[in-house]
Amino acid sequence: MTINEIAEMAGVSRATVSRYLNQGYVSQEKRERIREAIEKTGYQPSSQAQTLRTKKTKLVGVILPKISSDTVSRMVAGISDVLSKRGYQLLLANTNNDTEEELKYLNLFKDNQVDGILFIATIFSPRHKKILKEYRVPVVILGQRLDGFSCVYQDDYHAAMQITERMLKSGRIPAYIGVTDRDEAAGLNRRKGFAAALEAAGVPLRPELMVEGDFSIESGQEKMKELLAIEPKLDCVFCATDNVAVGAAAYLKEAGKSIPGDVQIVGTGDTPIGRYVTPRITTVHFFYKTSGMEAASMLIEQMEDDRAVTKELKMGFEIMENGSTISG
Amino acid sequence: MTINEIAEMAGVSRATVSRYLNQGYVSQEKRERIREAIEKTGYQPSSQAQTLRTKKTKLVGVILPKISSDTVSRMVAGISDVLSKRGYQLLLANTNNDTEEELKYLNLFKDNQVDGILFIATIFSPRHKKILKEYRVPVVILGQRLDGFSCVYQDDYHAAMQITERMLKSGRIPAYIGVTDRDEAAGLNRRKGFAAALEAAGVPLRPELMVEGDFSIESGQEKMKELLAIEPKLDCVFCATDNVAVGAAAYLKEAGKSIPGDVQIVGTGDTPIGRYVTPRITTVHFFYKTSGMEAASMLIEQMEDDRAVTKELKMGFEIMENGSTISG
DNA sequence: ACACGATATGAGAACGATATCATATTTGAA
DNA sequence: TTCAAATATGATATCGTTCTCATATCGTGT
Repeated sequence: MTINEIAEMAGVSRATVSRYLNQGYVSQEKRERIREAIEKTGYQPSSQAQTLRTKKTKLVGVILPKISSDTVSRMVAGISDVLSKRGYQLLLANTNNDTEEELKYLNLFKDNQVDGILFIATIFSPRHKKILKEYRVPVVILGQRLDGFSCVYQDDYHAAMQITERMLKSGRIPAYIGVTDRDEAAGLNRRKGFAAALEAAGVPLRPELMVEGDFSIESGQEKMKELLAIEPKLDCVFCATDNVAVGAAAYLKEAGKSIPGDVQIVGTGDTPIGRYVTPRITTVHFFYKTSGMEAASMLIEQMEDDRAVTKELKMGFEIMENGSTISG
Repeated sequence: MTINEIAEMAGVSRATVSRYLNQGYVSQEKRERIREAIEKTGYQPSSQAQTLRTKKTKLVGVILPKISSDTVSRMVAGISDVLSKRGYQLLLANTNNDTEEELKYLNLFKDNQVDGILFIATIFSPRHKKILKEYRVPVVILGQRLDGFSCVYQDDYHAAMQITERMLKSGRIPAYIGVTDRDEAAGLNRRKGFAAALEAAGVPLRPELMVEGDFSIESGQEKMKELLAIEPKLDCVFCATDNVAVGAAAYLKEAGKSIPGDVQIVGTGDTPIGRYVTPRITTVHFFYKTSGMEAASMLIEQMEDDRAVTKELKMGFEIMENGSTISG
């Protein structure tokens, strides 16, 4: 089915059918005949031909590090809801946390192909920045802040600070299991928030009790073991993610420590896995799905209004203790 | 940048550039000049124009019920790996478990737009079947079996049967928390497997101890409460998913029961959340990511070879007890 | 020397839509 | 009544590719 066949069936020119489809002037009479023809045939315009002419693909590229992660998939759920409501479709690029893959997709989407990009980022290299600078379609970065770009991110610094403060109410010897500082959001900012809370509380920061792992449960177990070997008397641990916290808790139990009696554990992210270990992990709830929705809305604004200016959106959070909100 | 500009820079016709890009006859000399021009300009062919001409979009539509689910996102990770390796891109449609949304996307993708569909299905209505029958592009169904269609699914029946057998080694009064039979895989087949194991073991099946919930943790808690009210002496429970099992376990603990001392709990799916509750849930490991990869490969075969015949692939499983494999 | 297949090239049509332009016809305000 | 604006329509060009076809050159076996 093409627009030509519809035009013929309805006895009008193809230009009129096009006008019908794009709210131009069409008389009641022809409008009705066209409607009928389309209904009968189930005609759908070829999006490729439309794109070729209009340069609008109605496609949004979503580049992400790992789809099978609770955090990321919640963001994508939010993104998907907003995009589909606004008539956009979602082109998914799963990079498996591989920089080369990220750059590959960033390049692939560069010229044509998509009207805009949502980039769920972890670590920015100079090459990322270079490509992003040259971009012709709007980009919104999700999960990290980057100067000069529209972005939506979590308030990692204050979240880490507040939950650490809370932990220090009864903790005396704090430890820290984090991730690389190259991940500004989850690494650097959380670490700084942790350090700020210690300073404010007048608790000495012992660098040997701050270790770096990755985002996995296994990493939490392993690093907890290291920490406990260094300082058997530590009595509270901040973990950069809930996964890590679950791993750390698992090791402590194994080592015969009671939680939170002997050692307090706090996490970040409020992921489902943290919600059903016993005792329940004290954590920070981030609004991942909402941030996905916000980022998508922001992108749509930029795609549809070329005067739209870049924006930064820092999302709030909630401290969760034993399953309920303590503070915002 | 268009093919015309490249042609001009290289001093050849646009047909020659096209041949260069599609491995036709081009002399060494011109080949070199074209390569240079492309390199200098960073030219990338417009995929829309290509599609318009060739009718190949190199796009695969993936329709799924809920991206923020461990099971589904693992399948998508597998799908994504295979597709991107073979030069396809992934158009994601998240239906939020809404039949109308499923049908909407099934219709949207019908005519043009994608070269093939991967449909991660839960419940088939007659309308689904009607649309699928009329499909012109290849479809592979993931997670369910459907007569006459290519599909990849788990061996839910035997998985449920074997894990139930295991549970009955020490269990005497079994209960069952499942999901609707309209979900053939997770509902009907697991229920039948459970029933078959009871029959084989000569344990009477008490219909009042078989209840139906949904896939959530909350549902597990609630249904466990109901069951315990009906039969306080029940000593083992089969749960159709790990989420449900975690919920059931949480309620039992609350009710002062010890696991597995007083009541054994088994789940299905080996999801991360089941791996870190204490005691660890006995469950069935399904190869979700692998099944996504298999489904994607199957679809590619069907898209690229029109003589390809429909196939069914039933995936194996492993029983996991305390974190290690017991049987296959 | 000839013929034939392989190699090499470009002109022009086609894919299915929208945009531009020219041209009627109908309104409605002065 | 008149004339400009609003409404209505179709012919034709165009988007950036690939495909078909016509044509030319080259190598090689007879």
